[in-house]
Amino acid sequence: MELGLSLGDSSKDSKEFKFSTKNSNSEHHGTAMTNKQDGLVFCMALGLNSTFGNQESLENYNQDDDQTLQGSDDHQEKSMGTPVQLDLLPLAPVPRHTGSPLRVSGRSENSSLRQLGLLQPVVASGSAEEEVLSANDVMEAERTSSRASDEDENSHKSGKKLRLSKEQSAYLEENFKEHSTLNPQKQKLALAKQLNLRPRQVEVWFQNRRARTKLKQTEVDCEYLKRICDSLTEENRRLHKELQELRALNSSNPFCMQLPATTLTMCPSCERVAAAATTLTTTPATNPPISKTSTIESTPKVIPFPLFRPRFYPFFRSPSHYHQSASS
DNA sequence: CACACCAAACGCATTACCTCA
DNA sequence: TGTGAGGTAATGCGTTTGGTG
Repeated sequence: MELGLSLGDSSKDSKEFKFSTKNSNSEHHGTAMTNKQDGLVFCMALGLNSTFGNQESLENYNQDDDQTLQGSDDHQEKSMGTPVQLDLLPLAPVPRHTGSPLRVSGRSENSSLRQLGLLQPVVASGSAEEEVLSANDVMEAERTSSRASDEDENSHKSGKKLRLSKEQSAYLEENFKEHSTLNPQKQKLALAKQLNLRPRQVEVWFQNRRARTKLKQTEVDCEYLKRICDSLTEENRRLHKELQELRALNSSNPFCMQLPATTLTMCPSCERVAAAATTLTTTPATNPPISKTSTIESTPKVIPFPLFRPRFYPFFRSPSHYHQSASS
């Protein structure tokens, strides 16, 4: 199974890697894609009876992306145990930091006042810039802000919206690649200073950027789930057909279902010995694989789809083939 | 140590404006 | 030239988190 997904403009700076790894027990195919422009890493693997935690899969990433992957260690670890991983990661999140600031004017305080109707909503001029700064930073930021907004001021006052220049956006994007969250105050102030923006604008830009990332991720997830759903529907249809086959076989030749388990062979498609055929006829898709040395479990667990997905699917033969050959 | 309070930062929904087909 | 769609800066509000008394 191979999925093709695209995110953004694949013609620019984005890389797509298809990977296929094998070991003695399993085989994995998948796609890993990076988009350096967006600072996003999109990893996806569809395991055939395996998990994506497999390092081999990751090794096909370009070295350049190492940092990216390292940055998302947490996320990967979380996904290790799951058969399907679908990541769109804006690099390492910075833990929240609360400084010990000199408070200039608190946002929530103003919000409260606004709620109480004691303060007019902040106009877009940013006059009520709420930041927490060192004394020097405050002055510097204000100088910068006033400089920055000299020409913007009029447009803000007239209700016009500031459009960030390409250079400003690109620089913010660069920083977003490194950290999707602002290192409070320092980074925000530095960026604001360098870009001639108000700190609040930098903060808002990062918030909106995170929101866009999340939205894209959601879209990708939806697309992927849709495909999984289609695949499951198809699988379900196939299994129903098999079930009918087996029932027909069972009714026409009940003898073959009564053989001792020791004489039966393993069905490679579903990894159940033919002795389990009686169970198979009732719940073919939900029984867990039975190890070659284990006994048949009395209470089968339901295994999530990709874990239970039969191996060697493309070479699948009807279980009846194996069940019949077991009797010969 | 538990608790309440506060400030900062964040997420999310929404609005408002701009650009472009 | 008018218009609708899409993008995005900005706002408002609720929640979370960490510091402090």
